[in-house]
Amino acid sequence: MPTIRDFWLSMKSVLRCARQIINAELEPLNLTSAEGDILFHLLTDNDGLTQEKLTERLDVGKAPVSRTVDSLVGKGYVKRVRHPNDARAYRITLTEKAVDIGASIENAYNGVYEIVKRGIPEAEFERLAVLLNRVAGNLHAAEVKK
Amino acid sequence: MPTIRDFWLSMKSVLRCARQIINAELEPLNLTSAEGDILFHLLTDNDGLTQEKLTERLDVGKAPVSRTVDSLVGKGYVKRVRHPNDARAYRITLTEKAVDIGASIENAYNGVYEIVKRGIPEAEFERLAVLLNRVAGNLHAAEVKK
DNA sequence: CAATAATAGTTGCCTTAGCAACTATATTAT
DNA sequence: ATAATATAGTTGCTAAGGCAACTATTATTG
Repeated sequence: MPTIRDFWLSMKSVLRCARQIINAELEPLNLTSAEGDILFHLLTDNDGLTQEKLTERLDVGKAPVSRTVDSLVGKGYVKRVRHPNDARAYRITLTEKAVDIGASIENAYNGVYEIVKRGIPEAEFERLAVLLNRVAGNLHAAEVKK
Repeated sequence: MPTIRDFWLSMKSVLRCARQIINAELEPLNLTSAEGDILFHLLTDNDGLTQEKLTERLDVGKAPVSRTVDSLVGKGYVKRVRHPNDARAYRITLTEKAVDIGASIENAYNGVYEIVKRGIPEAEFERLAVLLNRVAGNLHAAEVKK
């Protein structure tokens, strides 16, 4: 029977290691993992996401999204354009420079995913994802109720 | 089939929510979650752990452990005593004050664990823990090899 | 035994992220 | 239409953790 300590250890370890691997892969591109996360999302959804949408999909608050987008703009990977139908919002879109390195970024993330799944049968992994989602839901419900 | 994005979302969400719940429970005791993590470990292993051991068990670097222990010493929850057999190391032990609130701390962590497992049959949860451990191992191996 | 290497901690600097307070625009209700 | 409220973002402050460089003790090895 797993203890809570073991459970946390695994959880923390997974996220930390994954981030370190991503950081190492992106370093030559002068990108951090937080920046990579955003680019990775924009690469599939590249008709332009608002920062609001990014906070949803990345499960990160709007403050860090704002700052990371700042940094990406500074590095020339992303453009902030006012949303045509809502003057409060921006549309964040990739620049040429970002599209050019798109494949490297996707490789980095997909590579980590391969490592994660290594040696785990498809069906088992699917089960894992479902259970994790359940756990996330449990905690979210508890937090809100509180 | 789960995408890497969904998988990360769940993972991040679990850790974030859990930490927020712990923070909320510990706030009345004037403790942060990082401090709580250490106290929780000392409560079961309370013949005194070195900071080195704490870094292992918490999966956190020695720098943050050093600073968090500092802070716990400052708040009077923990004592740093030189290790009798090794003048480099400390033994970190709980004070009376910490023992007094021990039950509250354990309740906080066990409560979160209850929430995590809610609605998941024992055997399933055990499976989840095993798989997570496997994933952690995969990533760790990949990181070291690199 | 002296020199080198390993271990335990500390400190400075940086990244990531949360919260709260703020601005500016949109929406809703009276 | 005006007032109240909600939404999109920004900024300041703080918590948490990583990395690298440092000190001070062991351990190892020639």
